[in-house]
Parts: sequence; C-alpha cells; structure tokens
Amino acid sequence: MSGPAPRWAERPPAFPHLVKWVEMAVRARVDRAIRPHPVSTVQLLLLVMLEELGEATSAQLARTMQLTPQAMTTLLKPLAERGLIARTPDPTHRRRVLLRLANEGRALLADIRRSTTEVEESLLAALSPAERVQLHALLMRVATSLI
Amino acid sequence: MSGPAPRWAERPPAFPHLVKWVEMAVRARVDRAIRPHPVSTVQLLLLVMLEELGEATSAQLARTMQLTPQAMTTLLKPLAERGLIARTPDPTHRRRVLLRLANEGRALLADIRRSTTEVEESLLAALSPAERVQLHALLMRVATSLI
DNA sequence: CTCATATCAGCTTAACTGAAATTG
DNA sequence: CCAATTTCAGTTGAGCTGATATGA
Repeated sequence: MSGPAPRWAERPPAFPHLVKWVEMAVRARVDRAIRPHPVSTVQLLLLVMLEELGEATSAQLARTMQLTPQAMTTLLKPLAERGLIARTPDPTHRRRVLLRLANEGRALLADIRRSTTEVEESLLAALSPAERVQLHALLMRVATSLI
Repeated sequence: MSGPAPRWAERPPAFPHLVKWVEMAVRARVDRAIRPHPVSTVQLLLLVMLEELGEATSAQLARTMQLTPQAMTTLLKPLAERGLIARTPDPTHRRRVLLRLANEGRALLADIRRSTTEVEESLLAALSPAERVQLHALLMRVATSLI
C-alpha cells in the first residue's frame, strides 16, 4: 500500500506553487515515458518550441523559455552535435546563428509523440474533453503573455 | 530591444510541454522574488504542502510531490536544521517520523507570501478574475488526481 | 518473509554567475 | 560607446540510483 491519500485543508496552494506541483507530476511521468529516447524534458520542450517557431536564434529561445543565454548554449550544444538541430548563419546579422529543426529532430519528435500522447491522456484523465480544451487554452494564454 | 515576439504556428505545444513552459516562466519570477529569503522554489512548495497537510511523514510528502524518498530526505534536512520544520517520532509506528511546520517556518511563509502574491498577480495579468478561478480549480483537480 | 520507512553515499545534469569576443 | 549575441569556464543545486538498517 502507498499510504492514505492526504486530506486537503480549505485553502489550496497558491497559483505559483500549484504550477510547480503539477509540473513535478508531469515531469515524473514524461521522464519515465521518454527514458528510451535520449532526451531530457527540457530538451524535448526546446525541440517542440523550434518546431512551432520554425526558425529562431539562441537568444530568442532563451527569452521564450526563460533561461539565461548561457544555459541555452549548453542546452543546444548536444542537440546540434547529434544532428537534431541545424545551424545556419544569419545572412543579415553576422553575429547571429539561425536554428531550425533538422529532419532527424523531426523524426525523433514524431517518434516521441507516440509515447507522450498516452501520458497526456493519463494526466488529464480527471477532466472532461471540454475542460481539457479550457485548461489548455488558459495555460497557453498565460504562457504567451509571459514572454 | 529584446527582439520581435515569436509568431506561433496553428498547433500549440501539447499539454505536458505547455505545463513545463509555464512552470519555467513561473519559476524565473518566483526565484527572483524570493531571492532575499534563503529558500528554493521546491523547498517553498514543500513548506506550503506541510502547511496544507498539517502533519505528514517524509515518505508521504515524497509521494505527493512525486520525488524519490531519498530526494525528500535531502530536501528536508536543511529545513529541519534551520528549525523551519519540527520532527516528532510517531508513537504508533516507531519507524516513522512525523513532520509539521514549526513556528519559524510559519513565520517565514507569511513573510514570503507578501512577495509571492505580487508575482501571482503579474503571472495572471492576462486573465480575468473568473478565468483565474477556473484555471486554479482545473489545475488543482489535475494535481490531486495524480497523487 | 516481505513491504515500508528513513537515511547515507556517489553521481549526473541543469542552470546559475562571471568573463570575453564580436557585431550592429 | 553601447547594446545584443554567442560562447567558454567554473560552480552550485536538484534529483537520480545503489545500498543499508530497521520496524510493522
């Protein structure tokens, strides 16, 4: 047995703590699901972001993901070395390097998506289809408003 | 300037990635806000959890926060040493140690809450009051369903 | 005996600060 | 000169696996 389910007081955790809490539950499950594939949760988010954006610089990705530029550099390095991300110099700004998802990255993402859709289903099992749409839309608005 | 806001494709990130994304934005802001206080985001969540539960064992906390028991031990240690958490042996199960928030912990939490309510306001600025309630309720249901 | 609890030890990875080179 | 981009280097912290001891 795993012990009795904890009772909750009247006042639930405030929004910032609640987000952290849900994230920890999500990460535990995603980590387990993608263990066969050699990518971390953050690396996976980065690949998804690049897929969405199509093309972006390292600095731009750092801002969107709320990381320091240095952290983004170290995050990108192994992905580029593995050929998941393609790097091309920006013709207009010679200091910039444009990043996009390589075919290998796209293939890996498609492969992983088979596992993660299952995880998503189990994560949202407590919600109705309408509520899932609602939650997704609200989170998306919060996320995009914070860039 | 911080560059143009990225355009988003039609298909937004799936729920697991979206949660991670929001969490990173939240953490960046909470970290900055609580920097004067010597606690991390996860330690803070732990204190909030203990406040909610009133009393819990280390193993129970590890399950609710989706961490390994070992990780919970190392997370608790500095907090107990600083007197933020009180440890009392369980009279019925001699192997267990019951944990509760000490007065020092309660005071620290009250102190921090002044900063975090500001952060919460800025995080949810894009949502109406009704939408905030809705988002909070949905996240709470997801979190509790995953213990 | 088996399962749960608690903890020690070692390790890996993530993300930080600091510093520097380059370009607009 | 100043601001933005990229990257190297060193450092801390968070969370993992493995192993161990003890109690229900």
